[in-house]
Amino acid sequence: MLVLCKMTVTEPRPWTSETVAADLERAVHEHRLPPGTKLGEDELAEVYGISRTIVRAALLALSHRHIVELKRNRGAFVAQPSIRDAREVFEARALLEPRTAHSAAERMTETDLAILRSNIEQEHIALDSGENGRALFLSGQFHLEIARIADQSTVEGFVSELISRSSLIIALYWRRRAALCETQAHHALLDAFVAHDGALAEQLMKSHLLDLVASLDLRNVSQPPTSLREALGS
Amino acid sequence: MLVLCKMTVTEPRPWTSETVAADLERAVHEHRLPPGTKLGEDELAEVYGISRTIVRAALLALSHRHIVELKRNRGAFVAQPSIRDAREVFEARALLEPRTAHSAAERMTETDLAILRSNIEQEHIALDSGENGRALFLSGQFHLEIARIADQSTVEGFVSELISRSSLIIALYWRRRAALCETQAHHALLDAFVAHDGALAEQLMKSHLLDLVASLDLRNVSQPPTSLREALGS
DNA sequence: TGCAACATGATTGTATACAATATCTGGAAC
DNA sequence: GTTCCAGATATTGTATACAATCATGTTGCA
Repeated sequence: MLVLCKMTVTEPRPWTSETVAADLERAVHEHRLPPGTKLGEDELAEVYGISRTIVRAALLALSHRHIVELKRNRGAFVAQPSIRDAREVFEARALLEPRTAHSAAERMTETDLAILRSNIEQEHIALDSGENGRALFLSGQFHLEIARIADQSTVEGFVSELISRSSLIIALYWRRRAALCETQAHHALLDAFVAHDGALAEQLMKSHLLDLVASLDLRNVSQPPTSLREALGS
Repeated sequence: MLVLCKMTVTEPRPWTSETVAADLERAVHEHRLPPGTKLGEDELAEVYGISRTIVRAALLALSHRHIVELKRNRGAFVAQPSIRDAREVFEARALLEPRTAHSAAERMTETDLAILRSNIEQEHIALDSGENGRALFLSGQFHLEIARIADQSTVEGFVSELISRSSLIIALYWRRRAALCETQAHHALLDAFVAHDGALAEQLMKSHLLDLVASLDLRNVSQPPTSLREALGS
């Protein structure tokens, strides 16, 4: 049985259900764990060097965020959002994020702007070096950072879940195989933030989300789930 | 040790973490379990006739919905939303529910209308017989039903959590001790639904939520938590 | 009497053992 | 060759045992 994946597991650090869940969620977000991947409890327990108890708690948490799907007596699998799910997720984002961007623009500080700039820069670097998974993750972090700056932790939690689910949706339904050309949209948003122009930021975010949905192919049926072995095997 | 509470536990039915969580959430929603109540694992395990394993899974699920707060090595407590939390929850509802009501009005069928009418009627009955907790629960169900009718399960999940948290907020910060005079608002919404008037429903929902916030006293400090025993005993 | 240190008890955190269920393999019958 | 069934194997579901941590109450000392 091969090593699962190149997670951030290095030395035996004190894993908790929260850190394990965060680690798995990041792996999903970066497309290192594709939709449909079986997440065996024993396998994960061995990878992290802990007992199944913690693993189960982590998987339970991820299932509540619709990142993994638990099938009774069958196990945990990385979720495979349906086309309907995909539409719902982006409709929910359209309800939350534009107004969040509006608030964020008004509350934006220099520190916040520096964080966003750094994020965009790192995303560029990742794209240039072909680390598409990392670029996608950073793109999500950009949106999440905006929710954080808006200083509404409740909405931030929802947006966080929606962003992770979006990553799964992109894995399944992304049409353009080329580079993620979202960086322009993020640049435009950044300009609006610099100007503290809430209305503009709101409008830009709305357009940005519409563009994202437009770049998906929500007519096809999903591709068959890849097996853990062939996806990660070397 | 006396019988814990008059929950829906009658015969030894096969409790799962989901049903236990739902049972507890309902008890919280109906104010049978006030904010701050300690939810001991052994105690709950004995009440439901199961082991702590299931109880822990249920408490974990509820903590993800911010219904209970887990304090490490201290135990689980019914959450006590801060004033800031209260504002955030209703701001999030203001983002989601008006548009949801709009969609619901357009999709509303006769069956849906019947369900909503029945809900209002039952709420009246509960109020008349002094079952305030049950009335509050039904009031929340009215809002949840609207999200369901809008046919957006993702948003419905968010709204469901927000409604439960609202119940906690009401328990802590409700100003008017008299009857919950929300039934007028619900009646008005129903009329808009009958007319399939999405714009009106959206506006009514917005006002309704504003009224709710206005009926809260978000300056006070919270009341001291009551014990599990005295709250539910007999 | 007041306070602090300590011992005791209770509760949660984690691991593991066992039971229940599903999946897989192999063979026999058609 | 295909299909169906049965045993074997693997994985998840649940309970329980033990360890770690916290709350409590007592005792000793100032």
